[in-house]
Amino acid sequence: MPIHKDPDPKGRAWPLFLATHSRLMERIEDALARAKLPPLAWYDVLWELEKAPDQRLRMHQLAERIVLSRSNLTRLADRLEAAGLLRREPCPDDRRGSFCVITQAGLDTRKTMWPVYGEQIEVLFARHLSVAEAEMLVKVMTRMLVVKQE
Amino acid sequence: MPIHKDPDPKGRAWPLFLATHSRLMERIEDALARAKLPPLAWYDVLWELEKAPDQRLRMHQLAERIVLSRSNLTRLADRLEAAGLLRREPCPDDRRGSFCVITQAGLDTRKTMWPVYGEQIEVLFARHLSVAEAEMLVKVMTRMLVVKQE
DNA sequence: AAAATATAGTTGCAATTTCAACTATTTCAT
DNA sequence: ATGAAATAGTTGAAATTGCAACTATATTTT
Repeated sequence: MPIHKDPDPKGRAWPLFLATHSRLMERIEDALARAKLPPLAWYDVLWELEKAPDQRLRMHQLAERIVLSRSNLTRLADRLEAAGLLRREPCPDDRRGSFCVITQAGLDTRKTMWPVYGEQIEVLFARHLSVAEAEMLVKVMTRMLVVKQE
Repeated sequence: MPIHKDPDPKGRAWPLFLATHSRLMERIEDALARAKLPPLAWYDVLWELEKAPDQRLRMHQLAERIVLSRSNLTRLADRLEAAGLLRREPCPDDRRGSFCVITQAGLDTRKTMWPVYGEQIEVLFARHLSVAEAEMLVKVMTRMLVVKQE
């Protein structure tokens, strides 16, 4: 059985990368919505806070970890705070800034979201990867993330 | 030189995938904006139309190719049309529908955007892939895209 | 051939995102 | 120490997105 080599795998990889991302996100958001759960962005915030030392992060740390503009994060945090999933606390060292601290309700919500989210990751993504492929993906994407602007 | 295997490459791959996508999109949009060019979504639409037979597509075909909700696409097309980059034409076979047809200005704009966009793809993405890695990426992502809902 | 159902695309409205401007500190360079 | 520049975070206003409802036409069922 002859193998037909793709004449330009690099040229095809990028559009596929974009399409895959859109499609997977669409499905994940849909699964969360069907389960009456908050959107993925909320999960990201909650999870970063839960992992963080003292379960708290400054706004800018959070913004950089979840790759979100500052103003965007301010309002995302507003919504999470309004829902009681986090609270803001003044920062003693720097009176300009504040911490976001995850609340018990936030921990609970994150835990409730995980089975739904995790199942989608498995079905849509992980299932299609061998361990070797996953390792290669990690290597490749790590390289891409390291690139400095300009 | 000992190799330290990642204990859980699959678990790391997904968050990295999300982060890589955000970061790369951010950089690309930024590069386009700095060059006073339209956003990436416009490029996608123009390129799909340019490639299409007769340089035209029905709204639903376009929506499915660029992975965008219908209503979202209606308004994206409105903007492109307002900018003179495409025009709508009634569909003779189906009086509910219409075609989007790319205009000469649309072809020109797509061509102007490409060097900027293409350079970012190279610098941020393609440069970090060997041919073998690109081939693997294509294989893996193709699998993921084939998954049927439910 | 009528009624029921499905598909194409648009639109109102509310939610979210973006951009630029703004306040309040903090840090740096004289 | 003082003024200039940088950083933290928020906010108003405009642009974009998403959801649900809606119009119009096509297709299927009886």
